[in-house]
Amino acid sequence: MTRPAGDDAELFEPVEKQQRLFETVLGQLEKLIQDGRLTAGDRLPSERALSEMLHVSRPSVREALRVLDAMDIITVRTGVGSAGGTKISDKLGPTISRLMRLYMALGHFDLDDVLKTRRLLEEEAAREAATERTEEQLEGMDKLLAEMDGAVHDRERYLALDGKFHVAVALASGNPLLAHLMGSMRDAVTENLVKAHIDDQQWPTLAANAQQTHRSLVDALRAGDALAAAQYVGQHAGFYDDSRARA
Amino acid sequence: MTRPAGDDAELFEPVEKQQRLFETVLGQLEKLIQDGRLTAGDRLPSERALSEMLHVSRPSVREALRVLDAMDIITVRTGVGSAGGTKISDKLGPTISRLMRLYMALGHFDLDDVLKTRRLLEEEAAREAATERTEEQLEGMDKLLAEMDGAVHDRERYLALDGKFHVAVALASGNPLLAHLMGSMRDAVTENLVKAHIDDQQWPTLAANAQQTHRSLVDALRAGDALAAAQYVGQHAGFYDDSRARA
DNA sequence: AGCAGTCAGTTGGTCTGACCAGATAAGCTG
DNA sequence: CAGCTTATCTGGTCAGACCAACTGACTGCT
Repeated sequence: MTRPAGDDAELFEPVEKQQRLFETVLGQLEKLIQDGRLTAGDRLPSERALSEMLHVSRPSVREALRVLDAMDIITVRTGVGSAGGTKISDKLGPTISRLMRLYMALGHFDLDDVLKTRRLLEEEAAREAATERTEEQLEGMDKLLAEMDGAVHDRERYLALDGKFHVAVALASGNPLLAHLMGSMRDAVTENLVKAHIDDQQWPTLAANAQQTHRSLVDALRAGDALAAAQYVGQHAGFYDDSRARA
Repeated sequence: MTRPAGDDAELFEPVEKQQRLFETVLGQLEKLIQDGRLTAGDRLPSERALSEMLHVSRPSVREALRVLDAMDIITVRTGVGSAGGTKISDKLGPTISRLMRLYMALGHFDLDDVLKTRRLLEEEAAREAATERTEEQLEGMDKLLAEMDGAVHDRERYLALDGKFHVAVALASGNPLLAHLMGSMRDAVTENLVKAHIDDQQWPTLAANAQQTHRSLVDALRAGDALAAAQYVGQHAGFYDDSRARA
């Protein structure tokens, strides 16, 4: 291509691609995980052993581990034996939620985008859940709702349970990714919304209304009515949106 | 509540909440970002200065910075002056895509979940784009398609452009979050799919078909036909799914 | 005056070696 | 054999040093 400089303004991009040592270490670890040679529960060699094997210093190893640690890919504990050392984690963590919050703060995404996207995910999850949910899951939701009934007076506690309930619904879709993304966005915006824009006066009423919608939602799921389920979720989400708009 | 141990098996959870020094540092930095006291482009104090201000050693500061670095929250460069030092990044990075890949490898999500969720996001983005897209964005898509026409023989290059095209469509929705999530999932699975399960024999045909669908999609967007746009996206996604099923 | 070359100073990148704290397992002692 | 002690392993943290990248001011030449 002899074509001269185009319109893209991206013909030249800064080179700066010198790989730092910790990045190399991190890359090796990530590759081992992606290739399945390190799976959930496996124990990693000690930092000292790794630094010897890789011919880098312990701080370089530590910086790589720190990154995986922060992403909830590994769990790190002092001490020897079965409990100590560094292991591949077998649980999801709040990384995505943290990322969302920071990205929002940095202006990459705005609140409306997150709300809309969460709603999309949550409605889809509800639709799927209407056909995929198990009896146990429905019972779990009932129990959560009962617990929430007794917590309408305690806002913090109610909100925590509310989050759990919605995640439970999303998990009933059989798609953990959908549930996790939805939950992450929910976490990322909850404090911005309810905690900030609803005063204690209107809270009891709103909580009561929410409980009613929650019950209708579970009913729809039990009946296998995907359309109604999605509708209740949308209505519920609208409640939060309105509370924000009113502020 | 005097209720005895319930069915939750989560009544007691491991405490292990001793905060490490780097976590404290990280927490402070995250708080500054979330509170908007550090915004895109701002320069952070040097590692040495930070370690002095916070009364922790430089390695502790570095570990905290490393985490933000890995999340593409900050960019780090050696040297002094306007280009050097540590700054809050003003661009999104591939963090979510990396996370997706690792979470998939660890069994938290499976390929089907990611494909389904990506499709959901992409269809919604297309729907929105049908009404929100600008003329410039449509022209950008046209240009990308033309470039792709000339790259059907070069699989790597075509796939890169293909990714760009789909992200461009999603961005036209006006919801950057939707676009970013979609792109991240796309990146996370592309190599698993196309690169692994399509041989060079069938490639040219598939690429030609894809181009046709791409053009129909842009036509639908130009016409403002949200339904058709979503349909073409779904059809396109199905093409990848099928290629996997056939393997 | 203008310019090129040089050098000092700052920043992150990396290493070494050390010590602490948590946690287990081996070993000693009564 | 029970129970305490100790060795030893783990990560957590630190201090201090040197290198490499980079800028900006200084210097000296033209």
